[in-house]
Amino acid sequence: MEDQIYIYHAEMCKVLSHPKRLEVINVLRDNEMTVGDLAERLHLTSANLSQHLAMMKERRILVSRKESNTVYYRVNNPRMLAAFDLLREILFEQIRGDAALIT
Amino acid sequence: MEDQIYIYHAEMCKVLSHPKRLEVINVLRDNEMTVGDLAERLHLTSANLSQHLAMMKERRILVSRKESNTVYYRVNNPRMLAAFDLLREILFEQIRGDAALIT
DNA sequence: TGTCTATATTAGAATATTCTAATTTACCAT
DNA sequence: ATGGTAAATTAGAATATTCTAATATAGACA
Repeated sequence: MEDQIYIYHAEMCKVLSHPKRLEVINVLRDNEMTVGDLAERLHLTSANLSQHLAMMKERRILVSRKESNTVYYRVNNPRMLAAFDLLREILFEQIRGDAALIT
Repeated sequence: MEDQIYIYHAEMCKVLSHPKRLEVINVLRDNEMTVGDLAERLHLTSANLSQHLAMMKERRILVSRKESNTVYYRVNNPRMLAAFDLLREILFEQIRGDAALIT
C-alpha cells in the first residue's frame, strides 16, 4: 500500500526530529565513535544516549560493531548525510531570508 | 549557537514526521489545492487538516493564497520536494534490501 | 442585516515521547 | 568465581502530540 510508505517515511522523520539525534549523525559524519565518547561529546548520560542510538539503529540510520567491552557506532548510509545536509541547507536559506528582511 | 541549528532542524523534521503531512507535500508537488479538496483527497476532516496546514505554513513548508472564500495551499520551496524524494529513495533502497534477504 | 460556505481556532481526552534513576547484561581481568 | 567497566534495558513521571467536537471568523450574496 502507498499509505505504508508515508508511514515509514514519517517514522524515519520522527527519528530525525530530535536535536541530539541529529547531532549524533553529524558527529559520526566521518568517524565511528564509542558510546562513551559520544555521550561526553553531546553532554548526555550514556543511558539516555543508548536509547537514542537504539532507535537510530533500529531504523538503520546507524550501525554498530562491538570490540570487547566497547561499542562503536557509525552512519550506515552516506545518502543519509546527503539528506541531512540538504534539509540543513534549506534551513540556512530560510534563515538568511529572514535576516535579509530585518536589515 | 550551533545548538540552535540542531533545534531548528529537529523542529522541521518533526513537522515532516506525520504521514498525512508528508502526503500533503506529495499531493501538492505540482499543483496548488484548496483545503476542501485536500481534505477529501486525504480523508481528513478539514478541522484536522487545517491544523496540519497551519503547522506546515508556520515552518514555511507551505504557503497559501486566499481567493474570496477559499484558501489555496502550495509547496513553498522545490528543494523541500528534493529532500522529500531523497529520504523516500533511501527508504525504498532499505526496503529493497530487506526483500532481497527474504528471497 | 442575516445566512451560507470555507477555513481556522480552541479545549480537552487519548496517546506517545523524553528523560532520570535503578537494574541488568556482556565482557574482561585478576 | 569476583570485581570492574561499558553499554543496554526497564519503569515511571513529566511533557508533548494528535484527534474530535464545538465554536469562531471571513467573505459572498440575497
